[in-house]
Amino acid sequence: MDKHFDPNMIETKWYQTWEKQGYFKPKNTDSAPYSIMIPPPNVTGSLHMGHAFQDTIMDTLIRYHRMKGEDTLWQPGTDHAGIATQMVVERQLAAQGLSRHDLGRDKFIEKIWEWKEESGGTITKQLRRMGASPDWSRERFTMDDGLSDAVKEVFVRLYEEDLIYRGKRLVNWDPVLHTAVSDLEVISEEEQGNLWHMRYPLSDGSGHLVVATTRPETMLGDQAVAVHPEDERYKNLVGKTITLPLVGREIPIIADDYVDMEFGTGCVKITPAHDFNDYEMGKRHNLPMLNILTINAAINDEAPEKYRGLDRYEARKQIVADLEEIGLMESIKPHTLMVPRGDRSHAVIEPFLTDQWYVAVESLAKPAIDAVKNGDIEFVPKNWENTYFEWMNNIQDWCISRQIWWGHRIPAWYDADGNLYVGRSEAEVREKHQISADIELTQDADVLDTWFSSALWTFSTLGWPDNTPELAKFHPTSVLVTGFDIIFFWVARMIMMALKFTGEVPFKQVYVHGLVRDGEGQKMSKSKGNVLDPIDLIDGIDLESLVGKRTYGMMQPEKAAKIEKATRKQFADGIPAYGTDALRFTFASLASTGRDIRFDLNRAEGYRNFCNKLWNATRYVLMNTEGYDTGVDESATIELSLADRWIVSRLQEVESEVQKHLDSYRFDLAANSLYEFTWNEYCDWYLELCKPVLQKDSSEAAKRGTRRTLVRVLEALLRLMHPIMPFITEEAWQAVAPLAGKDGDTIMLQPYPQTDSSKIDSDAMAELEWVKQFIVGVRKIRSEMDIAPSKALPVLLAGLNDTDSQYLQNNRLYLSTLAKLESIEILADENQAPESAVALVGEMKVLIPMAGLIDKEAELARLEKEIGKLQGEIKRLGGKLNNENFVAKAPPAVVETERKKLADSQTALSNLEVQYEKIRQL
RNA sequence: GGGUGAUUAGCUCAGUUGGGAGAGCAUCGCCCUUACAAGGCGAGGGUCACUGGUUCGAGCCCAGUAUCACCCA
Repeated sequence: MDKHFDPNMIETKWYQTWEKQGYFKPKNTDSAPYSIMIPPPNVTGSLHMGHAFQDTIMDTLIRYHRMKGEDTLWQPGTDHAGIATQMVVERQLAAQGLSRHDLGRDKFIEKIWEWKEESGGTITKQLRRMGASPDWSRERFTMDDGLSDAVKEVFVRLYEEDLIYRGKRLVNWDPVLHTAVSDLEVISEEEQGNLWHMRYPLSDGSGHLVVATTRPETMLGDQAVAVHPEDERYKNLVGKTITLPLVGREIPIIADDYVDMEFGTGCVKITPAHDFNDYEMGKRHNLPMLNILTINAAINDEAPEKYRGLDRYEARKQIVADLEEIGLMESIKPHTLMVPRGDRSHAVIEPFLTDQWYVAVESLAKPAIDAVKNGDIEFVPKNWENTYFEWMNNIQDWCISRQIWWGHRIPAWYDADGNLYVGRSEAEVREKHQISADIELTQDADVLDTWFSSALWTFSTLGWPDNTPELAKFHPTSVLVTGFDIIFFWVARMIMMALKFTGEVPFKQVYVHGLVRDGEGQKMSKSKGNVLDPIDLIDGIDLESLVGKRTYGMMQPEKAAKIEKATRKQFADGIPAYGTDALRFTFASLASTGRDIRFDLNRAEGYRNFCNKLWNATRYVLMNTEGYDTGVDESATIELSLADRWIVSRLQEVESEVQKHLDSYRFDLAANSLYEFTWNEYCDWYLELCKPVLQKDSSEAAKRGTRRTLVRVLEALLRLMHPIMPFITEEAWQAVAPLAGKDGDTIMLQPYPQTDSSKIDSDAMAELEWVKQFIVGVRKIRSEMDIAPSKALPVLLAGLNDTDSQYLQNNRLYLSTLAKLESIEILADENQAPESAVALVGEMKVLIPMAGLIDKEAELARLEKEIGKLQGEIKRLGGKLNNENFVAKAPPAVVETERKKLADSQTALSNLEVQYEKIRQL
């Protein structure tokens, strides 16, 4: 084995073996099912840090439960990401000077399929690099036939129950993509604009009203001016009319208590077809809905001729100029407003009156709320349930139609008279409605929102609407692992749909994790140029390639220079290869309960070092066990050392800790336990304690016992770590397992280690604690007194009780090796001790003669520090115990511990004080 | 405006029935000791945002304040 761990050498090899052997598939046994559906990534996308993080968690869970013997299914797949994918292909066409209309619908969709074939494998390949173990043979895509059938089925059934309807509504219109988008796909952010105050003359010539607006061009569609019914300033004007400037339309002044008297002038222009609030008010007052925009957000033919065809912003300029010219522009004031933009196109969204398809969600929402209330579904961490309830209680009907071409076409047909027929296919529609073949039917041009098909994901992937054995076994799934950002988009909708169509919840738990951000807490995005590619962290990347990647194909090329500079500064040497296991361990260790996960490369480096540590520990164990008797033959006599009994005890404890943390989704704590045990106990103490046994002439039984413990603890530890770090544990396990008497083709399918409490030896743990204290005491003196590590020291002991004597007798070998001692002598009479530095182990004194080694002043300083610490402690404890209330009211056990601590500190203090005095007098 | 979360060492973060303030990284000192210098052995470093309350006892529970972040309107 190499001196340094080289992840690249083992990852591909093991992944291919696992996949080829079919280890990822469910075993179809009678054991309890455990299933997770992957949140389907965009089929043509690539793996980002969020995916990598999420997939690490899912894979850890799956591997853990698989090892626990459950029948596990991790269902992989991708979605078709309607708008995003269509945009990519449209951009490709645009590069050739073509639009999708040049190709026509069928040809364009063909192009998208081609693109899907070309790039669709990227993300699944990357998932494999992460070590993910889903059942690839069951991979699904939302546009597959089966899933498309499920979509049609759901649509038709909802329609037949009047839960899907078609209607002309005001929607969020993306004038660039030419489609409606749902509320959730609109991002509103503060931007600088103006508040235009415009004078609207009263028709009777008796004056004018002033209305304020952030979008002057919408005045072309105004149908009223509204005031608050109790607003004394305008009360008498209600019922009169004004004449709309530039247009000439006479429109009423109405009263509505929606109007905020404080805002602007207290008069609001009402444009029902171009503002959501106005739309509601328009309905209340039966105002006409006049649409004045085209699908490009230019002015349409409903407006005066002068403005027709102008883009909305040109029209704005013109209208403002025209109003100024006729003296009707009262003022223009800078104003910060919320501007809605499409999350894909970043175009300013216009409220726009169109025919759309909706799901009436109210009746679906109720059972979905109840399922969480009554505990059928549990959010982890629990507080996300509030977010869920908040949204579900105020849920709006869901606009599911999109005016794009890529997606599930709405299964609705129209005849020449505009009659609407919904069915699973044209044939079904014809048959059901007795429409003869010579009557032409045209299918609705719209497609469904991608989330519509994603909402069916937990059951459509298992074969629904057919009653498949997989559906019976693996639905409801065990847990959904997802980010909080899609609780509304996806989680809530899945719950509604699964309850409606399977009568079951889609998952029993929802583990909500945080969002991965960069080291500064900034969201990672291409436009910020702070994106890290998980694969680059695995393989490493040189600076030039990284700069190239971050600045290539930018939407805003002007930012490239800045990004390049920042990148060169932050990654002067590029990014080293950390390997998959280290990356996964990093993700696990960052998976605490917070909402932001700052990804710090230093953490990855630390865990890369951890992998190296594990690698070298394994190397050491193998060097000392391969070719030797490791006690595989149970009949051979063995002798277990103190260290053996101790490490076995600690292993049992760690096993339960790790399981507890995995069961409660605290991957950070699980990772911590593993790190701590591996490095600080197994490596730092146990391996060191083994050395004297293996190297000195101990009995064969003792050596056998130690070798056996070495390999068995390591073997169990590898299994314990496997769910988080699959590759290195597999590689090491292959070599270690036979020595530990285990056989099997892969660590993946070995049982997960279970605590055996009969193996916890508390006497051994106490004794080893004594040994450690002894050794650490000597090391501290050595280090603080600047004594060379190579210098063997003589020590003298005084004040031993029976236990100390016993422990000493048992552990001389450990002490002299690990503390590097020349000799250990017990003083019959402490007063005979030469001037020495002292360390305390309980009440026993460990004395290191100063002669020639230790400086008097240095030792005094050291003692002073120790004494100071003890004095502080004694003061604190004394104060507490002198408080009558504490003694009277605190639990007796607590009082007792505090008393004991005080007594121990006092003993230690007086010992040190005596020692200090002695040295001072030298 | 409503809601949620955060505030603990220089940095990133743990701290789970209220009873010793911790880890990793960074810093400092010594050491190439035959698994590992991607290492070993030690050390320093915190008014737990602030104010008040409950309690024998508060980083933790309660109320309020400040700052920041996110979600919704």
